[in-house]
Amino acid sequence: MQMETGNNPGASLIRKLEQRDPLSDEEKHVLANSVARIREFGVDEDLVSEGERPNYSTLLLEGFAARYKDLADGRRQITAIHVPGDFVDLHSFLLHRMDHGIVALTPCRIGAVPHEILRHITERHPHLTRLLWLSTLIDGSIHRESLVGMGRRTALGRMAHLLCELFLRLQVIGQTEGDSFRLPLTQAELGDTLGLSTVHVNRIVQELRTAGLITWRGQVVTIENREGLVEVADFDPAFLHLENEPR
Amino acid sequence: MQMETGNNPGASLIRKLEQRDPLSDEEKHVLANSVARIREFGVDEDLVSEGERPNYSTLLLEGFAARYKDLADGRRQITAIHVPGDFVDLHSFLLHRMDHGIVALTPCRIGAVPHEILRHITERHPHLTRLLWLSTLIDGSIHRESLVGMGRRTALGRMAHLLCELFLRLQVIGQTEGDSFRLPLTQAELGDTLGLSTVHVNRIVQELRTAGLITWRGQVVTIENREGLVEVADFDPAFLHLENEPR
DNA sequence: CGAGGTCTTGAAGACGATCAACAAACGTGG
DNA sequence: CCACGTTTGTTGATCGTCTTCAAGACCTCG
Repeated sequence: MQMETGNNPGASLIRKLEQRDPLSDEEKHVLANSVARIREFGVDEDLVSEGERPNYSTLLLEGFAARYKDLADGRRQITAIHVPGDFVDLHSFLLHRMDHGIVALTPCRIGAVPHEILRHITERHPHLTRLLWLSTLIDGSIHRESLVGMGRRTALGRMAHLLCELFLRLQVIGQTEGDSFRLPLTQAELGDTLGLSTVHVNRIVQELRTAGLITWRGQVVTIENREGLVEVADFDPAFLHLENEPR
Repeated sequence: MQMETGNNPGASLIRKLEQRDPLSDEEKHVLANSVARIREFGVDEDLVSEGERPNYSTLLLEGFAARYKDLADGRRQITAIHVPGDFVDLHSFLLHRMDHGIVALTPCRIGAVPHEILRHITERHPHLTRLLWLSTLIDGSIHRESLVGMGRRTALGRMAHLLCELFLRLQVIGQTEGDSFRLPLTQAELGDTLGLSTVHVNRIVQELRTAGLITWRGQVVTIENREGLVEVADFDPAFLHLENEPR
């Protein structure tokens, strides 16, 4: 279940943006040339650390990454899971200081896009600017949906919701196979994402399994009963804003 | 504890943006002229409803408003509380379809900024565009901090954190008086915000009171022990990105 | 002055955390 | 290729935070 991200480092981002609104050849060209440098990170390495003021933004080309905040007592909360094509810290372009870290959940390949180039895009390419802005707005929309889950859904609903969401997001970038996808997160990481203990994540996963909603072997999750999972999750994909429309 | 928002409808937004980066006279002029129409809403009215596709964005001029999502079973989750100067659905400019509603928590006065004008700004005023983008990024940053609270903080910590956050945000727009501010939310609304039951909100508020951290008479909250509250909240204002820097 | 909304209090129960221990899987070096 | 150590997954028991249900006090505003 490996996919070709294409030779062009910007390919996955272009694909993701074009899902929402077609790009002109010129815009594609600008994006394709925006990656100044490719870097690789190993598991548990920070792509960017809290407190940094990077002068480039990080485009995730391959692998899974997570935004997280550490608490005073050593626990942590993952606030977002990122997949290839996600511009994981585009916000540092304007926010400057990272108020959270971004860690590699699997080995990651990233493209560094200098803020200078992003600034140039905002000066010269308004439509492309709107699409990059859009991509941060979708991040925000996902945050809001997570907030609903954390505040009002049970552990079971939250887990089911996350699986539905990741399935769709991975489908967009061609990283699903039928009803299956690779989910290389440990149960501890899922707990940090959903605000649950590792033990409880384990029990919830088993509940989803015995309910016949999913199978989960190794790192491969298969959705066995889509409708059932959607119902448990109370899942509505509207928050992903997958529609293709002029922006 | 009333404040003058100035005669200019864009004044509170200009003030909020200038907090982060100075605006040119031309930019201020553009913003001041961006409000096409002023509207008033009563308590519990939707400024914007889920499912709508507004052709303008809503700038909150006066009053408190909340973004919320309703669940299938009738409960709701408030994902953000908004105060004057907040561009409450700037994201609808690019997201188009509202995937959540925005409700007036108090009587509200709003300015409607046509998407057409926002588009014009993105075409002609790159720096102003970046500042508007920034304002949505700060929304996202606040969402992430809320996520940390919902996932990992106790009810007491969450409540304390919310009070610290609102104090600072209200201070920026001149709506605090010493250590006091008006907080016109019911305990039920606070519960919907923090993911708690009304009953528990009540108990937590009393705990903060008896600990001598705050007083809360009528709708006026006074922080009696700033350090203590910050400690209980584990509060770090970095996520508000209040620094003034070139963007 | 009355009525509905808001706040407050008590009691019982549920969901998920914590603690502890063990099993299984993985990866690394010999 | 196997041995071993470490990480990840699994299970059980107990505990605590927060929910739910219920009822009464307060208060605000027509």
